[in-house]
Amino acid sequence: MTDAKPMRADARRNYERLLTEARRAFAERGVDASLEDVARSAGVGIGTLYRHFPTREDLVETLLRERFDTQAEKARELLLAEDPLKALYAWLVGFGETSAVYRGLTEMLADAFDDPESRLHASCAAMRDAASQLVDRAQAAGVFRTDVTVQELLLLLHGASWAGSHLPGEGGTERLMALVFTGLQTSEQRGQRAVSAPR
Amino acid sequence: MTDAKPMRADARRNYERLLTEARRAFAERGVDASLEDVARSAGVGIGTLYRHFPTREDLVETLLRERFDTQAEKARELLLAEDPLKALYAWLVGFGETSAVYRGLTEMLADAFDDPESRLHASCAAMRDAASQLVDRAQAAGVFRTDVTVQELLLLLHGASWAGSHLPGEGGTERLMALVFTGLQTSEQRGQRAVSAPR
DNA sequence: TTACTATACGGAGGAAGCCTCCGATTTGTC
DNA sequence: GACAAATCGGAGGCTTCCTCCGTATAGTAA
Repeated sequence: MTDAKPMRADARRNYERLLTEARRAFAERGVDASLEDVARSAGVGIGTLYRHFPTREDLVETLLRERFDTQAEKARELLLAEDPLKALYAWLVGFGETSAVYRGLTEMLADAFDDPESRLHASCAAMRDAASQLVDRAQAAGVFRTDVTVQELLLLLHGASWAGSHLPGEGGTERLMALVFTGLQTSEQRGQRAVSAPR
Repeated sequence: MTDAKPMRADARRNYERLLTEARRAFAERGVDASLEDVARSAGVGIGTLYRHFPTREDLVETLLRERFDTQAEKARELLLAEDPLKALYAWLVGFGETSAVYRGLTEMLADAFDDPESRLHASCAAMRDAASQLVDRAQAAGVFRTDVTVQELLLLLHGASWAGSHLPGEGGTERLMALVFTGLQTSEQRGQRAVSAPR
């Protein structure tokens, strides 16, 4: 919890530059972008990059941290929303967007889920825990299939988000996520389209 | 269509060895496995590998070709089955298995779908065409959502297959695929579980 | 068998990326 | 202004990618 000592001025400056360039590189090239390239663009030696971010995942995690925290916060808020089904879906949409920011991220996150050593693992677990209460509530309300675990749900929508990003044109992700989500509602609910109808 | 000249004996031998080792390497390490390593294991120079398979996709495509053909054939057979819904699902299960043989293949296939230049593109297109009639039939029978395109369906189940492979334990893929598929049936059909009930 | 040529082999080599290590530099402080 | 701790940066060892071309070999015809 303690943030240790404050960074030296040059360290802080380089840290920021690296994050900026990494964000750009990952957006353009996906999470497999060259780290040497990131360091170069940031006008910094490769050694400096590795000191600040010992692994690629450290870098990714730092970039996503804010989004992850936002998602966790959002889950807490949505727990107070009146419609459990809409609440869950609203949260999942945000989740899907986060999981699709960088090409290749989906795979990386899924791997992190299984690997407790991964720097991303804690964030993923936090995400799952944040979601679980929303899922529980929807299931308790009888509007969502009860034979689906949180992990399955997240992985599945993650997959739908990934699939959507490979569809030509815009809105593929939202569409496929809605399709899957609708299919996971209990039968009685389906006709009532709690989710904005796809297409 | 013509197979050109027969290969020279040594060429044929190396070709086979390369395929064998590639199959093993891709199974162990995923489609990103080192090609140098494949050549080494096959007891062949790296130049030989590249002559037979100019790109990684050429190699993957050759390995999958048989499965793809099998799937296309299966589609033709299933067109004669009496239950359109079960037929479609049966086909998709096979499709899911194929899309999950090697780690990382899902991404590669999805990219190939968008890229007409890719060696895998033709195979993917053939797959889609093979599936389309099965989908049409199920939709015409009123048991499957009509607002879903073949491409969306394939990509989505591809994603479900991918998601399932990241689930701990066995049977994740079948389970998630069944979950998605069930959700895409028309409401009337859902209660009747045309698909073996997940879990 | 021998000789010849189209075919195929194989690895050197340049480019790039990964990551580590440690001498050189800079910052903050007294 | 001087000193120690913190930080920098890139050389270097390793791996992989892919190309190019001199060398080796299979198949064939005499």
